[in-house]
Amino acid sequence: MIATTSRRAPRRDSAENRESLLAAARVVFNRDPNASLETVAAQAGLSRRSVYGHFANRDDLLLELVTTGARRVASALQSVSHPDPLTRLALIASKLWREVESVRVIAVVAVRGSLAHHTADILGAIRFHVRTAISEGQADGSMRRDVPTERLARLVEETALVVLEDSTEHPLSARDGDRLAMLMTLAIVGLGWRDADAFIDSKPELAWPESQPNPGLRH
Amino acid sequence: MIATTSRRAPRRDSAENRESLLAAARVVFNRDPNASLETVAAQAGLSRRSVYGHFANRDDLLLELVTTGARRVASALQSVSHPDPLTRLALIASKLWREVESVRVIAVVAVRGSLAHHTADILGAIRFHVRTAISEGQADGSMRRDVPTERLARLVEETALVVLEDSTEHPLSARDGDRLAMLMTLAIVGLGWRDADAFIDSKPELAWPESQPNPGLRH
DNA sequence: AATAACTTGCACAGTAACGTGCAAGTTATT
DNA sequence: AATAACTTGCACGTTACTGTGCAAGTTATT
Repeated sequence: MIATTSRRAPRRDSAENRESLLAAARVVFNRDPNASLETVAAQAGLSRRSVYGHFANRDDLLLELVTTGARRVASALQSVSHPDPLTRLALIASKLWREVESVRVIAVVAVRGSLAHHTADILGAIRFHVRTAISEGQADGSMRRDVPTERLARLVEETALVVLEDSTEHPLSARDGDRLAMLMTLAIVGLGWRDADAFIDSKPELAWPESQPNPGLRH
Repeated sequence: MIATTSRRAPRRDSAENRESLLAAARVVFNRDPNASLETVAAQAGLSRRSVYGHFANRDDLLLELVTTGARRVASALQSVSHPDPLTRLALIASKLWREVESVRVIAVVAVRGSLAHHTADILGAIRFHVRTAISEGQADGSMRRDVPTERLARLVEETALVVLEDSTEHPLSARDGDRLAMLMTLAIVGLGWRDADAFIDSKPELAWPESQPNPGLRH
């Protein structure tokens, strides 16, 4: 609780416990989005009762978790910029993967569940970003024109989630996941697979970071 | 209930009511998979109590619904056969769309929810069918080789669901949905969009039925 | 018309959560 | 060391369902 009219400052560990609860929720809800607060509290090493000392209710906790996560993703993706729409879209896909990878399940819930509306608000700018890229790509002929922009944009978004979901059940190295996210995005917007692979390999911006300092990678 | 040791035959309307309940469940659960039995019974024009006269419990009802649906789909898709793996895959996508279109939400639940294992059993043969087509396609060079067969197969399956989900929120004519399902499938397995469109248009098997008897179709 | 086969409404027990009030404890801060 | 700021355990009320027993209906079948 925030003490508004008292003489003494709030205890430091209160804020820490609050963070513990959020961290615990991130872990637990990422395993099972319907887990009870009992489970979350246990993971945080606290009692269920004390959850209510930090959050009004379950929804409030989830809301905060999703909000901060979505903001983090939004600001990360917002920074992507590149003159070529195809590259830009691939960069967005790649960065999305890297940001969300460790919170896949919650991300899916945030976008699909009852907070979808709220999440959509936060991600609104990104959505616009994606739509702009697709629209430009359709205009310059680098992306498919046989599906309307809006629908294509949604399919691109959903496909990103599919890669996330599949990789949850069938793990993938971060690097492979990153590439798969780009490949599937390019596939949906219309590139043939050879073109997509060549495209990614031709753009240094799309290369996996590790390989720069260490070019002689085995396997 | 089935009377095993009685003198008189079961009333005819019992079977009818059972069907009503299944039909109601199909409608209601397709709107909200978590709807209560109260809602289902109301839709069927019966009382909640009488549901238990036909089904042991909620799960039992859902199980029967999903089982018969999955069997229907399985037998429909099983009949698809074509020497060319790409055409075969497109045909499967198309037929899947047509079979599932009106039961999209339940289909998604059946595949993703707690009955996933059970559904997977029924659809096992289809899954194998899809994997075979993809494997052949990869071998003959018509499908992408940069993603392992198993993963590509799952992505194809998931993509089919994405089209179903998107069309639930943003309706599509049956014809457009059918084509979109094929296009997205072909995209995932590696075709560029122009190739995919040309491919579909070049194969009479993949044409929309209506246009055959009535070639002069406006708009 | 008799009656078995169904349906219904109601009451009740069960479940698995959520959210709260309170008294007693613990701990960081001053 | 005093004390406000937290945490805890427990009891309790609430919600929204599922599933059952039973007595009193209604209806298809014979």
